[in-house]
Order: sequence, then C-alpha cells, then structure tokens
Amino acid sequence: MSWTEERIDTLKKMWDSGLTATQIAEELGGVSRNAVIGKAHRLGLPSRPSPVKPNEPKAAAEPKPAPAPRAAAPAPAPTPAPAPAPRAAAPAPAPESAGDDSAEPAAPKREGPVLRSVGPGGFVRQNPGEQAPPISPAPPRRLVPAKPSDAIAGKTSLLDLSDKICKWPLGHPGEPDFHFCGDKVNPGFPYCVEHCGHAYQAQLPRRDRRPPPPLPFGGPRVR
DNA sequence: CCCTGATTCGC
DNA sequence: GCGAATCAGG
Repeated sequence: MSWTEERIDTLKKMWDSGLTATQIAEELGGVSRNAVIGKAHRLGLPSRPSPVKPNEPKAAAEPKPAPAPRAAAPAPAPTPAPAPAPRAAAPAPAPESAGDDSAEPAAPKREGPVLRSVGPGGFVRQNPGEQAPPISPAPPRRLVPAKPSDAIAGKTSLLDLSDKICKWPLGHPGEPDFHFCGDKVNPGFPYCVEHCGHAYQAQLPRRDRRPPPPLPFGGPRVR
C-alpha cells in the first residue's frame, strides 16, 4: 500500500482524534502500526503522550553504546553537530486535582479518543470545579448517540473533521454508516457541548451510575 | 507478558 | 520515503 493523499489525510485525522497507531493501521489496512507511526513522524504530526520518556541527553559522553547488531555502517560522523534540538517541550502544567480521584468512565481496553492530561490541541484537563458552563454531570442523561437522522447522507466523514467540529464518533470505523457528530465544538474541547458531557464526566457515586457510559466509536468493536 | 509511541537505519 | 527492527516506559 502506498500513502495516497487520502490515506495520509485519514491518518492525520485519526492521529489527531486520539486513536492509537494500531487502530489507525487497522483502519487503513495494509500497513503496520510502525508504518503509521513512522509516517506520522515524517509528516511532522504532533507527538502524543508516549509511554517512553525521551532519553535526556546526558553529558557528551556516549549517546549510543552502538552494539548495533543491524547497523552495518560505522558512521564516523565527521560533522560536529552537538545540537540537542529539544523537541516539543512538555506543555503540561499539571493542573493537579484534589487528589482523591480522576474521574473517568474507564475506557474498555482500547478504542476511543481517551481523555488525557494534555491533548493534541494542547488543552489540559480541568478539575470538576474549574469548569462549570457546559458540562453537567447531572444524571438526566438518557440519550445515547446523537440522532443519525441524516445518516449516510450529509454525514460528517473522517475527512470532514476539523478543530471546529465535534469529533465524537458514531458507529464503528469501517462501517458504512460510521461518521462523526459534526456539531460545533465546545471551545477548547474536541467535542460539542453535548458530547463533552459524555466524554468528561465527574466521578459519580457508584450507585448513581448504573448505565455503562457511552463510549467513543460505539464501544468495543463487535467482530 | 501485554500495550504504547519513538527511533534507527537498511532498503 | 518507507517501515521492520528495536528500544523503552507503563
């Protein structure tokens, strides 16, 4: 498979909406997650919360022991270019919450733009008290997905996503009627006000949250 | 172990 | 440019 513009666009959108490289690779098909990650980097897409900490460059000692079992080239590196080039500095001021929890509907295992401390847009998580306007943790929620009234018609496709519209997915990727909410976003969030209410919920007493929380991409894929 | 993304480097 | 191999943290 080659990286056509469309596939690249899809990659960008999915990367941006928080899907994992594995998921993106699955969706695109014909590529491995390594390919996706490699491509994402070559495209200059923003780094995402990596489990791996960028090894801090120590003194000019030895950056690489260079056992290099697969490296045939000795690479003399005649050019003295000690520019460490600090990558994107961590923009996370760490809001620091009350300490007694981090509300989260608990994502299944995979799937779904998970709420992280800091997202692609640079937004940082807020504490329940800091943000009151749109998100209401109140129980009067019974609605499931938005209405797919205009289902396949004027649906918001992956390629229609932007920073301005709600990225809340409806259905499963790959299915014919899969699309995104598409409403105007709640400023500062990737979703519209309504879906922010789904995505960001305050921790409720267990007794009060019987119904399983709605999950992005319709929850675990049924295969 | 599993998962994740980052990086390297032969092609 | 591509992506498997490898690395490394959770």
